[in-house]
Amino acid sequence: MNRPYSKALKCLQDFGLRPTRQRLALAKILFDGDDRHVTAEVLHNEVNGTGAKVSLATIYNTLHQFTEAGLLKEVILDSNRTYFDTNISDHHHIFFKEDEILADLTSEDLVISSLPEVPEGKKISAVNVVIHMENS
Amino acid sequence: MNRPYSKALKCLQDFGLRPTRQRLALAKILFDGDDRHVTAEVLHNEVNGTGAKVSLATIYNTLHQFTEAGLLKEVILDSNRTYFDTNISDHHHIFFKEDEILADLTSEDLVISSLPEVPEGKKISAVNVVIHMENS
DNA sequence: ATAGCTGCAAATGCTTTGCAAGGCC
DNA sequence: GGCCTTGCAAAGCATTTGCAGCTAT
Repeated sequence: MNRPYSKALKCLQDFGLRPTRQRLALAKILFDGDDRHVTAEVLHNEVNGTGAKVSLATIYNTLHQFTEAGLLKEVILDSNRTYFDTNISDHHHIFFKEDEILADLTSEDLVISSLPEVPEGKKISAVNVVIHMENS
Repeated sequence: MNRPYSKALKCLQDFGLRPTRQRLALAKILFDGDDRHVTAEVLHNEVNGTGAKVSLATIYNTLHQFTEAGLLKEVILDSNRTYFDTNISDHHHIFFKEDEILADLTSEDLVISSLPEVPEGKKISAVNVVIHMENS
C-alpha cells in the first residue's frame, strides 16, 4: 500500500479533526487494522516505539477527542485503567485477568433476554457487561 | 432495641475482626438496616456526622477488610468512584446518572440467557452488569 | 504484654489542566 | 495571521501506604 495513512487521514477529515502529525500517528495505530483495545499508557509506548513522539497528555486529549467524535468507545473495567475500544458497535466485553487482555463478545456469546423497565422520563444510556475470567 | 450494636458486633465476631470503635461504627451504618451502596467518601461523611471520628484511611482499610471477609462487594461503575454494596448475593446494578444513585437489579429485572464458552483452564470470576440510566 | 488497629501525612498512579510555543489552513 | 494543537510540568483526585502511637484481649 503506497498510501499508508489514507484510512487514518480519512477518519480525521470525516470528523473535522485537523490531521496533525500526532493525531495521524495515533489514528494509524488505532484504525488501520483490526479492532483494538488500548489504554493510554499502552498507546503511548506503542506510538513512541514507532519513532513518532507524542506526549502522554496529548494521548489522553486525543483519545477523548476521538471518543467524543464517535470513533472510540470507553470501556470501564476497574478503577485503575480506562480502556478505549475501536469497535464502536453495541457489544460486550470479556477480560482475562492474568493476561490483562480485553476482548469483544459477539451477540452470540452473550445474550440478555430481558432488561428492566425504564422509568418515566428516563432512558437507558448504556448497558455495560464485562465477564471477568481468571485461571482456574 | 436495647442492644443497638448487636448485629454489627456479630458480623465482626463472625469474621474474626476485632470489634474496635471504628469498625463497630461502620458496621452499624452498613449492616443494621437495608442494603446500602456507599462510597468511601459518603461513608466518611456519614459516620463522622454521628459523632464517631473515623479517618478516611481507616474507612478504606475497613471497607477492603469487609470485602475480603465477604461482607461487602465492590462495584465498579466508572473510573472515578468505587462503590461498596452490602448485598453480597449475585446480582446486577442500575445507575442513575443525574442522581448518582446505584441500585440493585433483581433476577427478574435482567436476564442473561447465554454466557460465552469458558476456555480450558479458565473460569468466570465475575459477571458485571451495570445499566446506566439518564434523564430523557 | 502483645499482636493487631488507627490516624496522620506523605506517596502513588492515573488523568486533567494551564500556558507558552509551535503548526496547520 | 490567526486559531487550533501540542508538550511540559504542575495540579487533581481517589486511593494506598509507612510508621508511630494506641487498644482490645
